[in-house]
Amino acid sequence: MIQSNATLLEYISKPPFLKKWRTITQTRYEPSAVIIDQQSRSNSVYIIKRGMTKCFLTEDTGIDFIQEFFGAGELFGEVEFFTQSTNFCSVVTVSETEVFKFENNLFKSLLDTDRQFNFLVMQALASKVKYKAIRHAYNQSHRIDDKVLRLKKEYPLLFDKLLKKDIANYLGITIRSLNRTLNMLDTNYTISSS
Amino acid sequence: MIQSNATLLEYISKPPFLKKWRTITQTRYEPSAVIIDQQSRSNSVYIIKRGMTKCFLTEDTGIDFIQEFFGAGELFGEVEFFTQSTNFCSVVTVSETEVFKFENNLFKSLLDTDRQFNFLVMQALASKVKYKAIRHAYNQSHRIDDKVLRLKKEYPLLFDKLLKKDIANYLGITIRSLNRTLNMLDTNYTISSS
DNA sequence: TGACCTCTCGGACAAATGTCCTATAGATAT
DNA sequence: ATATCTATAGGACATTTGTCCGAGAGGTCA
Repeated sequence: MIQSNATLLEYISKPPFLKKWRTITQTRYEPSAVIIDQQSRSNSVYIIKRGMTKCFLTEDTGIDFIQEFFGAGELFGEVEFFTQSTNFCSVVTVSETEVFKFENNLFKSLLDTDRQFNFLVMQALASKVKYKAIRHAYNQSHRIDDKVLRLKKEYPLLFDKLLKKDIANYLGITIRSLNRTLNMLDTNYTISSS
Repeated sequence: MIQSNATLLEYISKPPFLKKWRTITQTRYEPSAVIIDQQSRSNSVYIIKRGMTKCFLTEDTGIDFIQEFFGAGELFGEVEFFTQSTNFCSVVTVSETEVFKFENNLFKSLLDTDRQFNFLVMQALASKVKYKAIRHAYNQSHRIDDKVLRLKKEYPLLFDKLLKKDIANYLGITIRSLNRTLNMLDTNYTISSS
């Protein structure tokens, strides 16, 4: 749900790295700011310093599907860098967010010269593949009740912080279905605990 | 649907690479052979030389969800290597398959010493992230008809080569729904073309 | 041959999910 | 104050999808 990467963030925040690469830009965004926009082209790779963003893909049907929410340490824009393609999803801030911004050439030279950074990026990519595989399998083989229930258990606070629309878009369902399920879960809980 | 990676396969098959690393094992598997098994631990990374495998994840519900079919050049087992975890999915041959097998330590030293190999692996990971993101978004926001129709258009031959069960597991639907949809598509086609 | 698999196919029904609509509350602008 | 916009909420209905069956075709083994 909220992906983060403490190891990567710590590494690039520490003196040896940060001192050596003074040219790394840090940028701050207000809530609802568009950092990268689907269909346009970015020429930078980002790592979140603090805050939260949502990463989503707009379908031809007009529906947004939220891939992940990104928290501290998450890397993004790297897929476009490696595949040398235009952005295939959008990244928009949910709360106020600060990022490290690596221009493509800088990112490339970091990968080539800093072996540990190189490995941390590989690990970040691998964990995304794993996370996505597990989530897709789960989503395809469980009903909405299961999905909502699991989300409520794992991130109880999230339902207060996010719009219903975002939660529905993350789960790949309609708001109507989300509401119906939430009602049902409440009813069941009341009955079984009374 | 069928993921492949010609660039990677070509690189590791060429003389400079293959001569230098004579210790790379090549193994051949019969159809339906289990190369890596969910829940157990593998200590190798693989690249497919020829043939086809399916990569799937078995859910707690007992349902298999097929992540991808792997063709020539596809890399697998690398996610477990980077995340240092047990296998999170199974890879089973569909047809007779031959693979290059890199023991973990060898793979690690290849990443460290061969810059081009290192970059090709990164690209392979990035393209998996991208592919998975697009597929999940599509699956969540389209109905079964759309999914089946697209699959038939993109891989018309596949319906003859694979079991119905595998196709259903790839699409995340039941065989019954798949059959119903295929019938409907046939009927529509006959009506509209007569 | 007969028993036993596995794969395929589709009817009948039930359950899950989406679509369409109306209503309310709060925020904002004119 | 009024209009307007957005988010929330849920009723009524239609559609989509899954579940549960039984049946047939072909393969294998004793």
